[in-house]
Amino acid sequence: MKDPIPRATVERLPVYLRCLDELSGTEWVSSGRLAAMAGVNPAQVRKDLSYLGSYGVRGVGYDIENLRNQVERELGSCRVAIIGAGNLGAALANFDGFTERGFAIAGIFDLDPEKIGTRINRLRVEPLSALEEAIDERGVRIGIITTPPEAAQEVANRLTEAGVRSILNFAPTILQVADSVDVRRVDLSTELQVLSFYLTRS
Amino acid sequence: MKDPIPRATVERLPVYLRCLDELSGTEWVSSGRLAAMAGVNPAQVRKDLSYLGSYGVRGVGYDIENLRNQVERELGSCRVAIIGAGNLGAALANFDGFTERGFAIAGIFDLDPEKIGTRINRLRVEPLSALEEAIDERGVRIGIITTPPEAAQEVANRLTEAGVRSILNFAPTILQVADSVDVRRVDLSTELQVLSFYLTRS
DNA sequence: ACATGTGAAGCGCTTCACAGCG
DNA sequence: CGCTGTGAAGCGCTTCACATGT
Repeated sequence: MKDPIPRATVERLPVYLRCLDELSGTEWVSSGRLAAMAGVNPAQVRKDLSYLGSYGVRGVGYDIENLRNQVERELGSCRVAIIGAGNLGAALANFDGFTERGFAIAGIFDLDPEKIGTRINRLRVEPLSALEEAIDERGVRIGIITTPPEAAQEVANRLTEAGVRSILNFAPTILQVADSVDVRRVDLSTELQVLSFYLTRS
Repeated sequence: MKDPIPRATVERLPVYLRCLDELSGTEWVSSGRLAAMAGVNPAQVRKDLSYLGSYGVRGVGYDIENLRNQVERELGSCRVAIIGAGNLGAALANFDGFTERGFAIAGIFDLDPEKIGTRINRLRVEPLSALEEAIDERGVRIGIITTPPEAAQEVANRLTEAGVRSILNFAPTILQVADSVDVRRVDLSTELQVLSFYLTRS
């Protein structure tokens, strides 16, 4: 299959990667096992993995090491900048999961003079005015917005202007960006509200 | 329409609520306007809102105040507990968005003796051993896990045992729970990986 | 005139069922 | 015999197009 990988599949690949993390000691895994861990249908797993090419062995399953490499290669990785050195920005900068997945945090930026110069996980907090230069010089390709909501749109504009095409937005606001920019929103209270909805009717 | 509201619609309702937040000063909003803000199709907005009953006025649009009340009532709200008082737990406890949406943080818990007793946004960090009693006495219905990945499954077990049926999991691990428990996962590096995937092919 | 509400068509994803292969 | 790979069926969501209401 050399056709484009469905969006839904792309969103499951990181989940499979997490499951593979927890399968140390074994060499092979079947679609059934992986499906049980990820909470999906076995046929789904097989179809998803078939988009990467055919790496399974019939009658046996998938070579874990090989599979991990394939999935990681497909997802790729790159340099990111965090804008907003508040609680959430600090949490992200301290989060080892990024480095484990091959992402490098190229810088963390803030407006607050009291925060500038302090260190978070070996990174020095830099002034927001240094953002554009850093993006350019360090090859940043993804911006992570963890500012208060009032500042988020302005930061998104600056990121776009500086050539960043992918934004992960944690600020509780809806960003307006050009079509060429890919924004993923993580709204902490959105997730809570969806849980809450299903709570009242089951 | 009194049929069950589609899952996809439920996940968009919080988005519409965010958009309504930004429409102060006006009294009416059309499906077209709301759609542009939320980044979806106008027909989608109308169909979504029609599941709440018919609150639009033909030729005019939707009464913003009325619409907000309807959506909020549909989504509901309740008491939550945060388990893990690290960077991310603190960020969530400090996040005003929860209170704005009617969620009350009933407690924040940790194992670390150095953290227990400290204050985060007026909440005293409590020992993990007090979790079950607090859930029971304070009527906690949703648990938010912000522990390291190794501790997450154990915490999920204790939450389930204590009667919690909804879990928001920020720990980078896949939880195994009974079918009766609703888990939503927010994996920070998952989101980055999806962005990264589309970066390499467009 | 203008915007909602909705049957019906369109589209993509999920699941089934089984052929294919080790 | 067991598990993968995949065409085809099934299913739910999105979008269209227009009737409906003010």
